[in-house]
Amino acid sequence: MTEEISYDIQAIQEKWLPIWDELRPFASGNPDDSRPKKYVLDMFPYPSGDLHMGHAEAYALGDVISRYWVQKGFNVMHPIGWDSFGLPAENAAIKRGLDPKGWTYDNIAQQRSSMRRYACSFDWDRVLVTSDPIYYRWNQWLFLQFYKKGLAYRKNSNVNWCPSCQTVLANEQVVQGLCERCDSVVTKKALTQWYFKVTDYADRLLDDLDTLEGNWPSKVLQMQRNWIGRSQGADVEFLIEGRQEPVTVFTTRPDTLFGATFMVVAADSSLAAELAQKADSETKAAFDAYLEKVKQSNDIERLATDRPKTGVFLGAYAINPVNDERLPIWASDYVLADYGHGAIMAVPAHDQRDFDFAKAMNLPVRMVVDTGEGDPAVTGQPTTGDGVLTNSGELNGLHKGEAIARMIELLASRGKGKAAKNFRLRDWLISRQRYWGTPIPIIHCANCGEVPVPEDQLPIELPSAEGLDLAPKGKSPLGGATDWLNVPCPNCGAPAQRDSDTMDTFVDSSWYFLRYLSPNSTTEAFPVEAAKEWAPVDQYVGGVTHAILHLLYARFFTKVLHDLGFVDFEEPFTRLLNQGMVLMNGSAMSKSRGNLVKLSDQLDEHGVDAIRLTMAFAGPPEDDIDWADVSPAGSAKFLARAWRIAKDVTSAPGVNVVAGNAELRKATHTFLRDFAPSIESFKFNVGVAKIMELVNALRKAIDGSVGGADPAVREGAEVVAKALSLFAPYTAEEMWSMLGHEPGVALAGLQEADSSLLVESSTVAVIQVDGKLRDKLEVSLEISEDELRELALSSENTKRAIGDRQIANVIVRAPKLVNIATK
RNA sequence: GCCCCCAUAGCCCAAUGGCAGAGGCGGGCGACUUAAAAUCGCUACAGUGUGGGUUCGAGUCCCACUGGGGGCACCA
Repeated sequence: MTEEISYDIQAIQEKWLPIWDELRPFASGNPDDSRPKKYVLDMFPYPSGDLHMGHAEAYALGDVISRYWVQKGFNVMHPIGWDSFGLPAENAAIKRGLDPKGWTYDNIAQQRSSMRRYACSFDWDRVLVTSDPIYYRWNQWLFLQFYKKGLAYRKNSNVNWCPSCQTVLANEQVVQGLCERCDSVVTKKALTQWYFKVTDYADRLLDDLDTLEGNWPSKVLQMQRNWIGRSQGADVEFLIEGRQEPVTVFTTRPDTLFGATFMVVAADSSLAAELAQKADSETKAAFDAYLEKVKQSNDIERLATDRPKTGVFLGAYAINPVNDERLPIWASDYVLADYGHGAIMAVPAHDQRDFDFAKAMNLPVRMVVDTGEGDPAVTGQPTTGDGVLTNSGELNGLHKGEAIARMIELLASRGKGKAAKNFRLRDWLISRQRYWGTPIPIIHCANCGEVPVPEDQLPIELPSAEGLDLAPKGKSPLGGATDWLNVPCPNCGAPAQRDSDTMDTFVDSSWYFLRYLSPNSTTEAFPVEAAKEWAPVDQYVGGVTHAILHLLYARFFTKVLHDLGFVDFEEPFTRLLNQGMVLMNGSAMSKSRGNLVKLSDQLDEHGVDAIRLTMAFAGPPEDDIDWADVSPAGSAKFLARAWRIAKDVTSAPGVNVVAGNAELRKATHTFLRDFAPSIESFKFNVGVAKIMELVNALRKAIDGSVGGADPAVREGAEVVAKALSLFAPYTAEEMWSMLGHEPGVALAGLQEADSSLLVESSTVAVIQVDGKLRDKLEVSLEISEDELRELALSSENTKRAIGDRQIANVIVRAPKLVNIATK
């Protein structure tokens, strides 16, 4: 009496985990390893709790890619770490009354254990945690390199301020005028803050996107281009009556200079304040009142596009450099202080905003480009398109493009202007007034000013949180750690203070992919020689949420490191895959929405493999997965079906497959031909479907006349086990073992298709009449066009379809198709 | 307002310009069973959002529209 064994995924999981721990199939650091190198990287998680469904998708897909290249015979580096500094840790710690450190490291331990259970193919010798001093020490070192190069600097300016988080935000962290983290309305505050000079790299960050075309999602490239936002135009100098220095304005339309009828300066700019200062007391009072109102308005109000134009006349005049006209100077909040020069020439006839302002303030509108749509002064519609210059002196008769070039020449020859470009991108504000981050390695000395901490004194470790008030109050909590704060100046020895701000956590993630090369090194940030071998990252996998911020900053760091001679490449991530989100019933999962699906529950219920398989099979990886639409139970059912195939194989390992059933062998080798391309083009769902197809064929063969003893059945079952190991490592390993092999199906390799098995002797030709299918004919592969044409025209079905119509044309694509077009 | 992406069966999704269906979910029928579950087998269901165009031939290319999603948004 034989006992029927059934598929028990939980037992299989328990069985293989310790064996894999021993086997370490994904270790990449052996110096004798002669396999070609490949670097596959998953975006590292934030340790905010245990892994969730989103992680499960991301790591399932990253694992398919990583395991695929291992199977292909590559030495794949697939490391993992934790992006463990940042506000959420701090806020959670404050809320629970815990040290952010304890909270963070508990979560890391939890996630690490979950990743092991989830069978992520990580190289556990390459692990980093950004809140470890051994890591953030190199943030500080990099900061000092940037500082030496003039790429890290401090300035006082109006910064984005989150009144709830009580910290400054980078432009990139302000979404629709709201704080990215807490959705509070962001306000402005004048503060002295540290910046990285990312604008120095704006051109390269934009232009080099072209080199990623085809390897990054076009959506991400577009978002990056959009964000950098380069505008080409000209800087034009205007003299100001009663002022020594001319004022420069940036314009993309120098061709319309003759149509300028006023000038506008940003209300919150120093120029506006200066001009108001010189004006009569009434004007000054009006300006002060206006400025007060502007300062009180927040980003939400500023961003409203249908907002009426407001402003005050400053009592001053600018002189148009091409016709010496006097242009009244106004202050308004529709001009931004930190873009261009904070001042514009207003051409209401050809700019909607200037037109709206002119209308509101009753200022003149003068058409200088005739677009054929009528005079804006009459129609009330500014015209922004191409046309012929008019009212523009020597530019008259030229088209827009010619006129722009001509005007730039003209201005340049008179020393009144030059071609110029501007970027939407601003410098990266990196200071944060929070505790849980990398301390900025600068000491402020009354005598010496800013003094960089000598490199041999790094790291500047965070003081213990004990006794510090971490609650946000607008000043860094580190300022309260007086023992830590007060140090002698490294230069002169006088009493001095450490900088008490910490770095934006995006600094941590801007170079971590290099740190994996030597995550525990105490002598260097990363090994320059090893970076030449492994980097850049061949395949990066992560969420589209990081399409702008993280990727832009990592690209910036890479270019700086390139210029400093540390790396020999300029782009960090050669290929990028953005996976979608996991939704539930159409929306993002959240506790408050009540649609949270717990990953651990899913794993308990269906098993790791079924969840991983479901993630891969749900659809194209970049699409969102609605968990309500997919069937982890179905995946589990399929895995059991695959498992039973292995159980039903009765031939011995190593049996000669050549004698096996030809039809089944053909199915197996067709699979081998088609599987790899679907994985390499990220069509994981299609790859899984093909495995299902092969399993179906095997089932049919075993239950039918072929039988489980046929060598072709073994061949097919082994191929299934190996292919399935990308998606369902436990089931695959169990199958591999049942098939009589030693553990390590992940390293077994997937053979190439035997093309001799795929040769067809005949094929089915499709006969169409006027594009519609009318007949199918079995024909030889070598059939000539003429033969096939004859066969098609003599077919009864074809004749019937043609009826009494006349044949106009016969298209023959031997041996596959004939299309008969009738009149 | 500007830019980008998407639309195939009840549902999730396949389909080098050449037979609309690979795979799955759900449904129906059958085999096995005393019965059920599990398993195995069979099966129905759309002419590809709408309207034009290019082509011998369009789900696929082009144009417009509708619907959905995303990015940017007073950036001169």
